[in-house]
Amino acid sequence: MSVAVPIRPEAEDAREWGDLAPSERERSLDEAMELIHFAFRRVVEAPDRALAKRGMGRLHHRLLYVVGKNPGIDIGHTCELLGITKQATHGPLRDLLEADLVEVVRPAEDRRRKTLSLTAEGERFERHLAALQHEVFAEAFQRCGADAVEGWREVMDTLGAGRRLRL
Amino acid sequence: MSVAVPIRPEAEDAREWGDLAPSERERSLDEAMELIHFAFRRVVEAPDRALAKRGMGRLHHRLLYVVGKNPGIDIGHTCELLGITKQATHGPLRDLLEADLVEVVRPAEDRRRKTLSLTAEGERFERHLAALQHEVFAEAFQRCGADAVEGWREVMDTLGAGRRLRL
DNA sequence: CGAATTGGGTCAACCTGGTTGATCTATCTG
DNA sequence: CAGATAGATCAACCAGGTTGACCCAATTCG
Repeated sequence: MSVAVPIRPEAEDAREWGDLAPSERERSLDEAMELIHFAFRRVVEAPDRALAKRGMGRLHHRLLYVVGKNPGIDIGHTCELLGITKQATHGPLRDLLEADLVEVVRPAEDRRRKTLSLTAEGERFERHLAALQHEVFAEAFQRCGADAVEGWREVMDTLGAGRRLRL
Repeated sequence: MSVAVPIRPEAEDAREWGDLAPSERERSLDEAMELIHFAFRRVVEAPDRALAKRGMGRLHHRLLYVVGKNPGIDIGHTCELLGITKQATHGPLRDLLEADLVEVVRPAEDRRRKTLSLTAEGERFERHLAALQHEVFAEAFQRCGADAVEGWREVMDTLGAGRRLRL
């Protein structure tokens, strides 16, 4: 079961996004801004509450995330990935160490460095936070279907210019 | 020029989003989080720089935006839409008044209230900031095509649960 | 070997974008 | 007139940053 669909439709059926009337286009772009704003807020809502219960904030979460994705990363690279200074990282990192969510080891090859990884408990907590966000995404993805999700992903990746939180 | 494309493929070809293997699914959802994070950052980057030149921040922008979209809105409703207290609004709002970007009028019907609207200059500045964001969106939208954009919009709207910045 | 560099820790001062809470004024409404 | 409402303002506090300076230990380079 299939149907003929024009590839790269030109002329009448086109209606590529850029073909909107100027005012319609403006509205559409303003709306895009709101969409991304509220979607982002909604997605960080639940983890924020879970973190607050432990007296932690979003930065702790970001640390757990990049350390989880890059086990053995050192402190300098962590700051680099997060795009913040070592002074800003220091406090939250200390909290995570004290809470036994992150482990640090001085590698024998270069004992100036400190490499970070999640403890079992840290892994558990990180997965819990992730699950809270995943719920929101998963529900939306389910509702919208695979095609919409593929489009979403493509646009988001283009918007973010392919940046990632891995080394 | 056209190609045969399956319509609502069922069974083998289905691959609805939920059908991914568990680990693949986790990765995919983590990735979604990064996508939205970096996309959001990229989109506010240019306006942030433009605002900084005037000694202003994101809150000034948000104020300009909601006042622009809701001319004649009063201060209380503005706080409500922004989801912040009047104390937080006060400073930036004063900056905007002093910079002659926002106008205030005490309406005759209820002279306790203060209704806000953009001056010509404020409108100009707001449109300038919007244009900076629009560039990013417009380029991505152009690159991804109308179908992807439609999917993007659908997913974003579902994620944000339909919230909007209008009264 | 000694000197420079690198990774990291820490202190201080400062900023934005918020918060809660209290108090004050003017104005409107019952 | 009494009470509610819209707003302004003061104070103290917090998170999540910043820049800059300085120190230490370990490594690397000439």
